Amino acid sequence: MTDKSPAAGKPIRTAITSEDGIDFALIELFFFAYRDFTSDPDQILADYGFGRAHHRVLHFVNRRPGLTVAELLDVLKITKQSLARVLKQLIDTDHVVQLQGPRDRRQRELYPTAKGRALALALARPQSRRIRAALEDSGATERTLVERFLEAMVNPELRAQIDVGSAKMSGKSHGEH
Amino acid sequence: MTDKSPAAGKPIRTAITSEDGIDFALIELFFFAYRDFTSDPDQILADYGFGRAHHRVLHFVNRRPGLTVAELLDVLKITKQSLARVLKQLIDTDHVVQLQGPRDRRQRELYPTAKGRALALALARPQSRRIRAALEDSGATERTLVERFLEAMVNPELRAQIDVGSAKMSGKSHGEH
DNA sequence: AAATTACGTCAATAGTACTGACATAATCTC
DNA sequence: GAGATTATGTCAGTACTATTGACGTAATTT
Repeated sequence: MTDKSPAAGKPIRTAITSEDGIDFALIELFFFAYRDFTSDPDQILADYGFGRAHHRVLHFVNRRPGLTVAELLDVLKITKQSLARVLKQLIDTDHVVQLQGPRDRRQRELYPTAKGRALALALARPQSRRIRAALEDSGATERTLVERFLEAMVNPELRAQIDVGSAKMSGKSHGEH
Repeated sequence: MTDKSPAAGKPIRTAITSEDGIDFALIELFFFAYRDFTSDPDQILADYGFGRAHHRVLHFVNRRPGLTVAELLDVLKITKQSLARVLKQLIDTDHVVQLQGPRDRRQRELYPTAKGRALALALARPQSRRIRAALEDSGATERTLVERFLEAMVNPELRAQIDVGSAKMSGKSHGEH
């Protein structure tokens, strides 16, 4: 099982480089950066028996209170079944509450409770700290450039979902879609 | 099941903002950006019956040919058992070969085959394209700043694993750890 | 000779995701 | 009002990635 099996190809001993103009350095950095970025909240979540999926739901429910289930599914790009368990747990533990939609009574508007708001903040705090430190360490306080870069990394069709202004979630979230 | 259950907290109707100086905009952008960044290779991988784990292994085996299993585990920060299945599949499908370590015959040096190299390139191509486009779209071709920012996002202890120079993987990888 | 190391493997479990199907209530359309 | 559609919830089954713990084997080190 060690050496090559009969039909195995020959080993390539040279490292892949920036041949074909492929930016391996940034690809790798993005991987490492995201891994560590998510590791901070992961540790806190473990204390609650929650995972990353809970974090994401909690985040968006706090960012856009009154979100409907359908809107949340659209933002997260997951299926109803994937959301179900996670959302149920957040409701059962009193982090999120559902209210019947005022216009359409079939809809369930999702709101954080004080408990849910507190947890969302606790999860975001180390992430924000890491971002701030990284912005400072990377020389200029060029927040704008980093923001524009990350935004440009997102699929164009999906940029609409993003609230870049960091606090303009009127109309767009529980508006008529 | 709709409205509030007995002990449920009251809904908070205001969106979480940049209170406490938390950078929600960048937190969200990082999430969206990484999601779309990984979606490109995910589609290709599906054709092979592979997942993201296969991609990561393939990537690092191509970036540092001759990596041992232990080194790979250290870079990926996963357990031996998680790696086992994925690595076995890559070997069985002739994307990766194992050679007995020359100095230490217990070690298994991992090398890509031509097939494995080709797949690694195919997976990296759309990611690199997305990065290049994002750099261009974000105004200046400030690759350096983005690179420094991402690097600063990584835990300091782990920055050693990263080859920022994009092609200086001598000594560092299969050296004495 | 004994301890340690590198690797492989088995068993059991968890978290997140998927597809497909079906049920209910509310709204919209004709 | 009847029928279609929509929003949500739920059930069953599956897949992928990850975990911990235990054990075995071969090679190296002490």
